Formats: sequence, structure tokens, C-alpha cells
Amino acid sequence: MEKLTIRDIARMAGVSTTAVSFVLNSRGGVSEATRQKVQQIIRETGFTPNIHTRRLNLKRSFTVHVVMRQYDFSLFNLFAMDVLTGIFRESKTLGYSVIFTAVETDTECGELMDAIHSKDSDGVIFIQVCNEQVIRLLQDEHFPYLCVDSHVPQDGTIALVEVDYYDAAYRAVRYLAQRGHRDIGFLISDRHAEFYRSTMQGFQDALRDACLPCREQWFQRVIHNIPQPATNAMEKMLSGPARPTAVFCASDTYAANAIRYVTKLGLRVPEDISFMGLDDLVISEYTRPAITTMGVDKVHMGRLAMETLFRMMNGRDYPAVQRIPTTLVERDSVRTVKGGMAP
Amino acid sequence: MEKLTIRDIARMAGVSTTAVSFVLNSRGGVSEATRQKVQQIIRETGFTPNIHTRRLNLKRSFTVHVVMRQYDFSLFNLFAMDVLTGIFRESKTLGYSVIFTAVETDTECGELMDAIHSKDSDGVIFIQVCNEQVIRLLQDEHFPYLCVDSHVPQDGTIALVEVDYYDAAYRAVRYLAQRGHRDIGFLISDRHAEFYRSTMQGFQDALRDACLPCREQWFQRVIHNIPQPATNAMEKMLSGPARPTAVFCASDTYAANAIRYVTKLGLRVPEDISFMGLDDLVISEYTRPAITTMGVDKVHMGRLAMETLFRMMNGRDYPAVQRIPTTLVERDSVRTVKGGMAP
DNA sequence: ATGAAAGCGCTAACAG
DNA sequence: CTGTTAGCGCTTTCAT
Repeated sequence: MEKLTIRDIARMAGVSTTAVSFVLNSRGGVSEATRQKVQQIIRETGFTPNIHTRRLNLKRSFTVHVVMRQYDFSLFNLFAMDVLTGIFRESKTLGYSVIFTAVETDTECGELMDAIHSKDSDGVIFIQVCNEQVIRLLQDEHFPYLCVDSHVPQDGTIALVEVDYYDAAYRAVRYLAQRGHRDIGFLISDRHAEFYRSTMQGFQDALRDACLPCREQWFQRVIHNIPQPATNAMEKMLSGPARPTAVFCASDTYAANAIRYVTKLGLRVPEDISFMGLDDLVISEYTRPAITTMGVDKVHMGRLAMETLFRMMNGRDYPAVQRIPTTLVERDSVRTVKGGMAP
Repeated sequence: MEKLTIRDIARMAGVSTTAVSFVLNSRGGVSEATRQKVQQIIRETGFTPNIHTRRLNLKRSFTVHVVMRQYDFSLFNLFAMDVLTGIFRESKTLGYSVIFTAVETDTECGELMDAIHSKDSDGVIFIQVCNEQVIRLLQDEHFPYLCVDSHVPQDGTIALVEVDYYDAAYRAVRYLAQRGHRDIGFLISDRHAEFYRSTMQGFQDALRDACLPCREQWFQRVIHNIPQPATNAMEKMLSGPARPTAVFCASDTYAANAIRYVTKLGLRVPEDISFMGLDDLVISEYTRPAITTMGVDKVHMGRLAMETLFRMMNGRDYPAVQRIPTTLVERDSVRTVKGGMAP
């Protein structure tokens, strides 16, 4: 069966291609009779217009390009996976397709730009990726784009959908303090300057506001993209003379690995040492103890990103920075120290 | 800056559009001098050919369409996520783009076909989705497609990349038997007739070959797509007079939830009851105890799927059914009963 | 309301 | 080797 064209339909309906085109795009300027006739033929034949032609004419492709990081360990994809789900759902309702590129951490600018140019799309969503050069080029081209969870300074130059990490860190530590913890460690990211900055700031402000001590050794940076991140950092944190009673982890993945590590060491969690995470990933519910964490609605972030990009692509105005709040999810990895308030 | 066309490049290089086109597609029939000239102009201007036009002319889009299930709980996406990673990697090397549709469980045939027709692509990969009607229509259109982990009869009519579930179940039970377990329960899927059939067959054959008893009550079907699958099934399994010493779960997600459930009940895993899973998902490493499971190389499945579809799309021959073997991943959820062999 | 015809940007057959 | 030209299938302008 040869692929039908608008011409065939026009012939079968005894009208011009213009009429068919108008019906397809539900534009006015066609008599009701013609419209009926054409619609019937379309239904009977199961005709679908060639999408490339449409795109060629309209100079838009009605697809968005999602660029995300390609991690070696699925563990790190857990966050992005949920964001994706949100993007999918929203794109469906908006009538957009979604196309992908997964980039290695060290992908260079030119390569990425090529990918963006060659895969056609009307806009780009970066998830956990934000190369300044690429951003600048995109800006020069007036190409719509937006970053989700990209750990980038929120100065308004780049459209962003970001977790309110400062607030998350602040409230996490405050929570720990309220549970009676005074000696609090911190597992922080070794990358993403902005992520580092905001969580660190939140952490320190909370420490200060709660009048808690602050020891150099209890701040440990986690090395990414190795099979068991956090193990190393945790080892260092515990090697000193004093041990924190609780550790705030800038990601649930750190927390999961740290808990596993200290458990192997013979420490009991949360009795001997408490842990608190950030993000509320799927695994956090299944570790033992399950991780108490500052949860984020990642699917919502995806929806919001897609919706915002849609506005950009259609010339409407849009909020430059959208900061997503976190919610405390209490599970079993934090104990109440005597003197602290029970949950 | 207006978008350049092949015409502009031709003019600037002082050659015809044909020459430019040939250079772009690295076809012969152009003198070295011309080629150099054109390539330089392209480099200088940063010209990229309009992809729609190319597709329109070639009548191919160089993109594959991935259709996957849209689950409400990210837990269920863990398998598909890794398959996707494999598809991405392979598609990149093959020069294909990837486009998506996430379907609800009850998406009807017409809707899916529309999605397939309207998002353009040269082939479809279904992940954990396999609607017979859709398959038939696709077959009628001679449209390349392939199913990954779709739990469908492997009779050769449909190109498949499937886990060897029979073998996985058989070997899992044999492993449990070797560890000295004689009373073995089974948490099986409530869906996917073929998945049910093959795992059940493997389970029963292994039981028979090891001369183990087989109790009706120890077979429990898990209800999907509820927040805590397996809890219910586990409850039923434990409600009888006798309790199995080990349970084989047709998925790690079942195992994770079952372990959590029985732990809350006060049972110790693996001392009081052992669990064995299937798939080796990210969570399995983080539960406590970590789940002993039959692992599958999901990323490999994705690669294989993409590569096979590529063959189909290009008229080469391809294997109709590819059965992926599983590998035992020993962790901590199975104990050795006295009389059994230590690992 | 309708249809003829001129593109959209590129590929490829064909003639030179 | 090179350029001219006819499409690819659809949108849209402009007469009618």
C-alpha cells in the first residue's frame, strides 16, 4: 500500500489540495459539505499527513530536545528519570514530541551544539547539564532553552527550574537540631559549584542559627561517578577523634551508600549515627533504615520545565527562575537524641 | 541571522547546489578542490542542512520510536530505564535519533497507532508493551518494530529481545534447593500471561527435578501498580499453616517489598525466611539484606534491540528471537539451611 | 468558498 | 566533474 498524499485525498473528495489542507488544520474557509466529505475520506483511508513536509513549511518541528547526562550507574539517573516522566506527560498534553541526547560528562561544546542543531527541535531542556558555552551560543541564536536541576547560579540570565537547595539544607539541619543532634556532619557534592554553595550556605546558616559547632573534618566532599560514592568521604569523616551523631547528605544516593558503609563497619543506624538525605529517590524507601529526607516533586519539575519551555517557544512571557520547595519525608534514619523533640 | 540554505552556500562557494549536497552527504562525483572549498564555507558559516527537507526527500527520518509503559511508581521504571540507556548508546553510534511515547496501561490501539503514525520514525521499539492489535497493524504496514521484555509468546512471529525467564526461574530455584531449602514459595506476576507461564514452568520444573514439595498456597500472584506490591501476596502466603523457608520472587520489586513487609512482621531475613529476586535492579543492592537475584544485563538488551531494529530498517536479516541469559548475583537475602551447600 | 500555483530546502536524475 | 531541473508533500497566497 503506497503512502497516500493530500493530493490523493483531494482527488478522491473531488476538491483541491487547499481544501484538504484547510480541513486538516481545521482552518475556516471551507464549506461544511466539503469539510464533511474530506473528513470522511480521511477516516476511510486512514490518511495521515506527512509530518516532515508540515515541519518544513511551518519551520517548526513541535518537538523538544532533552539533553541529559549519561551516567555509568543507573543510581544517578533516578532523579532525571522522574523529571523525564513529568516532561513526557506535559509534552503529551501540549502536543509536542520529545527527542533525546545523553551526553558524557566531558562532552565538548561543539559536539553538543551539533547534536542540538542536527536533531531538530523548537527548544531544549537540559537536565543536570549546563555548559556555559553552549548556553551562550543558544542565547545568540535566540533558541529557547531551559535548565532543570542544573546547579547553576540563579541570576536570571538562564531560565531555570531548580530545587531550593539552600532551603532544603537549612531545614534538614534544623530538623536534625530539633531532634537533639549537635554534632552534625555533611556529605557534600564535589561538583556543581552552585549546588555546593547553596547547600553549604544552608547548612552553615542552620548550624549558626542553632548555635551548633562546626568542624572542618565533618564536611566531606563526595567523589561522583564511582561505583560506591560516599564510602570514601564517610571513611574520612569517621577517621577523626570525634564522630558526628548525625550526617546530612546532599543526596539520597550519598546517604544510601554511607549507611551501607557504616553498617558494614558495625555501626547501627540511626542508634549510633543518624543520616538525612535529599531528593527522596526510589531507593530511599528501601534501604534499611529507610532514609529520612527532604523530598522533591521531580515529576512536577519536569512538567513545569516543559510548560515553561512551551511558553518560551511560543513567545509568551515566562518566569526566569522557578525554585521548587522540598518537603520533609520522615522515615527511619534519624533518631531523637535525649533532649531533642520527638517527631 | 537568517537561516542559511544550501543555495547560499552554493553561491558563496561559486558552485551548484548539487555540489554542496554531494559534499554534505559525502558522495563522490565532486572534485577535491570543490569539496575543500565547500567544506570551508560550511565551516565558516556554521551551516547545518535543514533536517526536515532531508527526511522529506529520503523518505526516512533516521529516528526510532520507543514506546514504553507509563507507570505511576518510578519503581517499575527501573528496568526500562536501563534498557533505554542501551538504546541511546547504540542509536548514537548508528546515527539515529530516539523519540518517545509513554502509554498508560489501558491505552487503546487506535491511540497508539496514531502516536506511531504521527511521530515519525523508521521503526518502533516497544519496551514492556505489546498490544497484539497494534502489532498486527504494524505487520500489515511492513513497519519495522521489535519488542523488548514484552512477555509475549516467543513463536517467531514477533521480533523479540527477551530475558530467558524460564531459565532464570529454574536456576533460581535450583540455587535455593542447593542451599538446602525444601519449602519454597513463589511470588509471581498477576499479568503477562507469557511471563507467568515461563517463570511458572521454570519454577515447577526445578521443584520437580529437585524432588521438592509444591504447595498451592505458596504460589501467590502479585497485584501490580499499587504503592506496595507484594505485601498482599506475602500476607496470604504466610497465613497458612506452614511457612516456606525461602521465596523466589519474579521481580526484585516484589522481593524488595516482600522483605520490607516480613521484616515489619518481625521476621528476620534471611534467618527466618530467605528471598531471591529477578532482574537485579538498582534498589536490590540497597535493601537490607541486599537481594540475591538473577541479574540481567538490561543495557545490553537495549543495545541489542536498537541494533536489531537497525537491521530490520535497513532490510538486512535479523534474529527473530533473542533470549538474554541471566546471571546469579549472590548477596545477602538467602541463607544456607543445614544440609545445604554453602555458596 | 474554491483552486492554481508558488514556495519550503534539499536530493538526485539528467544533460552537458 | 558540473550545473540544471524536476520533484518530495504540504501550506498559503492570490486570483477567481
